[in-house]
Amino acid sequence: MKELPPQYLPQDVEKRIYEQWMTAKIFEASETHKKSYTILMPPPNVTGVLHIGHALTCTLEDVLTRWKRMLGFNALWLPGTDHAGIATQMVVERKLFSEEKKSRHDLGREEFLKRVWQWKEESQTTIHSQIKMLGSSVDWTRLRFTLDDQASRAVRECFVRLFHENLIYRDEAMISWCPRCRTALSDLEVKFGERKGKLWHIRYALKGDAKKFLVVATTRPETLLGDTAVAVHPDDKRYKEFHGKTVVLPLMGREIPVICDEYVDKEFGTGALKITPGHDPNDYAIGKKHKLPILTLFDDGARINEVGGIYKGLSREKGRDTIVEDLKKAGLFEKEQDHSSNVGACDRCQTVVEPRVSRQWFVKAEVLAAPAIKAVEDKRIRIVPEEWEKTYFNWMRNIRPWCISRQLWWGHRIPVWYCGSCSHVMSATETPKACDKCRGTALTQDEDVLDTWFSSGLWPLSTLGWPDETEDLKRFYPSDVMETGFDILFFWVARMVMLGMHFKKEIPFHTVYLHPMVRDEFGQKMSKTKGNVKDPLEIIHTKGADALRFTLCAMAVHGRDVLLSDARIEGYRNFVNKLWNATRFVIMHFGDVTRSNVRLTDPVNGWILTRLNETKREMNAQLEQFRFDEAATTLYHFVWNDYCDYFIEFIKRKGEIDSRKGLKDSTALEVLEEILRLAHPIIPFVTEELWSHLPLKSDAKCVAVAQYPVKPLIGDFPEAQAQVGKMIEVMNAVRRVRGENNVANNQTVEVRVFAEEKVKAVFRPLMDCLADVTGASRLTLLDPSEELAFANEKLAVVGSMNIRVALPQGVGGDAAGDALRELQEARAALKKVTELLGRAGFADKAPAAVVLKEREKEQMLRVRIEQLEKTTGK
RNA sequence: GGGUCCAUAGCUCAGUUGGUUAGAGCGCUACCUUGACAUGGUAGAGGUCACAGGUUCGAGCCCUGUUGGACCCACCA
Repeated sequence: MKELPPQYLPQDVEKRIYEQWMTAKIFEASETHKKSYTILMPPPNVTGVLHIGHALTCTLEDVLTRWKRMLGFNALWLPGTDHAGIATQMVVERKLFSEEKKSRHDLGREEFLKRVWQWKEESQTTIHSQIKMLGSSVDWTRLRFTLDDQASRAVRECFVRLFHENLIYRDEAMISWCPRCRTALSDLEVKFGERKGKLWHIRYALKGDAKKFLVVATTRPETLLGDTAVAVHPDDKRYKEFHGKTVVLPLMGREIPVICDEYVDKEFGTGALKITPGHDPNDYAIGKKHKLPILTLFDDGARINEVGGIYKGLSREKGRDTIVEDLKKAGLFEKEQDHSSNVGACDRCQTVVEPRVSRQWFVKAEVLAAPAIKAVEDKRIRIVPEEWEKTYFNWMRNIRPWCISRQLWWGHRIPVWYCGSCSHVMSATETPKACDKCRGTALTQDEDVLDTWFSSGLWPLSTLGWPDETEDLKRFYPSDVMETGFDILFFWVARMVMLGMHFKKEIPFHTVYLHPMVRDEFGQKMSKTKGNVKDPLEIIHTKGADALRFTLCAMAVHGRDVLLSDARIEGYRNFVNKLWNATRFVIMHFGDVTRSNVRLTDPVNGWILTRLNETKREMNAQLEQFRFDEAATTLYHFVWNDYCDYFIEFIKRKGEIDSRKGLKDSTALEVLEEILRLAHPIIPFVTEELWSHLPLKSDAKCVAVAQYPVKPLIGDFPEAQAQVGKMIEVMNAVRRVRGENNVANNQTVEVRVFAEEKVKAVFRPLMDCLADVTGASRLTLLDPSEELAFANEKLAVVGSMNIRVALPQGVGGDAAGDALRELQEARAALKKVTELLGRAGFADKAPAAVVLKEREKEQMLRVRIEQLEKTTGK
């Protein structure tokens, strides 16, 4: 047997172990005779490296996968990456600019895309190695990418079908435009935030009477260049005389009508609203209603175009300043007020978005939403934690058209062609040779690409081979659990449900488990600018992947953020080390035990086996409910408190260890083996390494494919459990007395246990052990009637028995005083219980068990008080 | 404006359907180089469960309100 070092050194172990698993091909979901269990990894973006949130996802999904694999499922955890349209294009553009001072247009579409593919390869390699470092048991043979051939085929198929079902359409509409990314965005990609600004009051003179004007209040004076009306509330008395009149647009001289619309809030600003249908969603609606002209004032980069006359070429910001100045000069400026309002910004680059009318492709999401809502209502899809269902419904029921076209280069090209001769629009999975209508061959493909979430939304289908009816699709669709963060519930989960329901007529997964966000120890969101990011790799390097994984599990509480602190990780690193050393100890003494030999005559054995069974039951139930935190805690307590602190300490006593070794008692070993199995899904590396040193290993070479403990090893032994439970209580009581009186460990005491015969019988088989663990030179079992003679010794009360401890000469204090104090306390407690029991209705309304307990308590207190009165004489 | 969630020990958090003395980790104090482990052991201190009412024999848990926080959704100039 190889000697284990006294400390677990993860660096020496992890890489080797992962390679072992790969060589043994245990991650491949190839055991098709078994029932399958499927998790599709939410594909990380190929924008760079993984962060701690990915580590959480990987850990939780790996725990589930490993657990189910050990339970005998054909477990598939399918890995992949996401091309992440805007995000990746942005990263590469930025890199290109900083390194070569070039824009993507300098390179051209083809060359630029080549660079992005290069970046993707590098980034993907990094990501894969990080996934491995975490110990993820993914099936690498099924690796996928949202822009690979299979995914592209699925995307085109999906688009074409929706197009022909009229669920995808092209329309001119008001959309959010990012002037930096120069693309349209969906509603979800715009994040609103309070921004400080001003409310400018501007005079719009009445046509024909320059002395009369309407004062308009606006937060965006620069858009006045595109105004096509001014609106007032029809009931607003102040503006009655303007109804039906025309005003002159300041600086431009254009004449625009004053219209009445109830949308206008009389209380806000001046009650007069300038209407810019081209650059404000509300104004657009009013403009449509009143059939106003729609002027587009800004170009793709949000610079003022020819509509703005002399202001052409100015940016939005510069335009605003210039226009305010000019208004002041022209005497058309009334005043300005501080005012903050909600402004939308690009989710990716934080640039303020420009609402803009443009021609884009949309999905009729409200049609797709209906079956997706129903699936969750019917609980065919279960969302965990359940609270998120409300959020899901709320969004789904108010869903709006989904803008899917992006004016980018990196992504799935929209499979739509326009005929140069007859303007026919057609959509097809393969590039058409000629126009369906006029047979003309001058076809041009749509320049735009699809929203990255369009392909992600197909992930459950495309990864398994759809649109082909592949074996994998039959076998693994729907998947079991979709494990991801709640921040992409709408972006991703909702879309997968919609598309899955539409194309497969079946749910894409049975359960959605939404994990919490990872924050720093103060609850702050991690961000590079704040400098509080925790790099998972650094943690793995310094403390080991298992410590990180255990921490993430232990903190994955439902409905709260994960607050990650170094102290916590260190604590769990210590736990891993504890397990390591417990194994060392067991191997050191029982390493040559090769046959199962559990002596059930020893209550300590029965006790630990019973506790083990409880632990198994709890952990399986907790994992079933995605309570990773509870499963981790259950394991932690069993290993540290029960197995190490008590079991090993009990058998470590002089004599006992030799006797066990002599008898080749296998209990310690067998319980340890079960511990390694139980722990493996959470801390795979250390358990696999330790497993290889065990002499027994009944059923598998790798713990990764050993059976997960479900059934009792031998059985439950309630009697032994009760015996040892009592012994632990006595032990703790004596230790407390020793501790409180500062009795050194090497000093012995005398312990007397006063109890009824029934209780005494419980202790007889444990006398030696109890004497040892309490540090007693003499341990005696006595009748309660004999206690009076020892009234001057220290007392501890445990359940229905009293324990007296005779301290060594020269230590300890005033036993009589203690007794008096206890008497007073007992009297007070008795009063309370009697009161409770006396209260009318208590016995009728309270459960019988509670009443019984209270009665018992009362009785015990009475007896105790009587004893104390005797000993103290009061 | 609508919605969701949270407030428990110095810190970060558990506490399942109301039921003995409200728990854990870290931190803190004292003692222990005990032959698996000082990344260890033993003991200890520390809580008006945010506040105010209510329901109940009984409330950290249920109800109402207040205060303080977090987040999501929403086009109010």
